[in-house]
Amino acid sequence: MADVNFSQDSDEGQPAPAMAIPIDLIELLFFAYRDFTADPDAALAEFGFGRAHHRVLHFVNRNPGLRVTDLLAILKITKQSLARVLKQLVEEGYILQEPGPQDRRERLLFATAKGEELAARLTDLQARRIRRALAAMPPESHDIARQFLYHMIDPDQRGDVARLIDSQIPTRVSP
Amino acid sequence: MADVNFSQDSDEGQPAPAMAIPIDLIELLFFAYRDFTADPDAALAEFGFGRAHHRVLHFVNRNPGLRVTDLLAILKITKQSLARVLKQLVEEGYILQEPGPQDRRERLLFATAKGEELAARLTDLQARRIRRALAAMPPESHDIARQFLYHMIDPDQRGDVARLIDSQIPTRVSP
DNA sequence: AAATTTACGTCAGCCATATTGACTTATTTC
DNA sequence: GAAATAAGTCAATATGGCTGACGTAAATTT
Repeated sequence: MADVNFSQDSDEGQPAPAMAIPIDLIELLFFAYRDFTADPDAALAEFGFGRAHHRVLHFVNRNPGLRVTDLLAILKITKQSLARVLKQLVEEGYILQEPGPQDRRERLLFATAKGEELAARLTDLQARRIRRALAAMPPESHDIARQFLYHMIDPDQRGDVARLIDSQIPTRVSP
Repeated sequence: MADVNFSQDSDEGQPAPAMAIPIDLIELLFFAYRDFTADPDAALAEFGFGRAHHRVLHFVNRNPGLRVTDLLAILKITKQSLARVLKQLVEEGYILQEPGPQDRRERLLFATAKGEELAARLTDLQARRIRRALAAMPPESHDIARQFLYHMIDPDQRGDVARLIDSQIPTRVSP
């Protein structure tokens, strides 16, 4: 990765442009996400897992050594909600926990080989869909799509997300 | 609307391009959608409604006279799941049902003034976010973002979605 | 005219994912 | 030693999905 290159990171304080209501994008975002999640959902069902498991496994796999706190900040769910799903992934051998070497209160999370394999399979499903979409469009589209989605994120969250996607370990998400 | 102009509608049968795994877009889609839904979710909580109510109200408001069957095809949920939220929206005066003039088995759905008002408020929240994102980008971005999201949709669903977004009433979604 | 199909609604029960609030343990920091 | 932090846990609850079965009215087909 490392070429994330998000331009124009501050778009606050600009006068609201006179622009028609982008109903098309509102609705397309719904439909795109509906179908984007459908493929992995179907695959996960074979394992008795759901979308919540996918999200946890994905981010742990992408960011080995992630802490529980970081995961909570990424997913924006409560500790109790995460607990059940994470416990299942650990019990079934998809994720490993080990105490932090500096701070032994921490339980760093790692995907096992089995976890990596499942994560790769799910990522592949979503990657195929994205590649197919980009293949039907001009070459600069990847970059514009990336910028658009990036700017859809809450301004105060963008830094964390950019750092996460740039994905050097260890990943710490600011509190 | 009416200028939807989705180019290159068939992207099947092309050789899979040798493209790196677009992890950035996979993750950005998650974060963008996470924050995109957060604003309306917060507003809906005041009314005791959830995301499911939002979706129903949105599409009924945008497509007056929508049938229950159409809504099921759009949302891809079961009749029983829809029933609960729809019933609440009707009981609390956000949506009206009336029998179809041609086919009296149908119960056509309409947003009431109260429903229109809430839908407009929620749409505004999402529109603001999208406008802010587009404002930080080159002018052709709207079109590219639209095309990207459109091509993320299942190929066999795109026709229905294009028709829906073009939004002439009455809207019939193919079975 | 009868049979079938369609549109819609509903009952009952279940599951997954999320919530709040309270409390515990281990460890680090002040 | 006290306070803060990281993580885990118990209990109760809400929401939004699901399956399966069944009923009713109206339209369509035979």
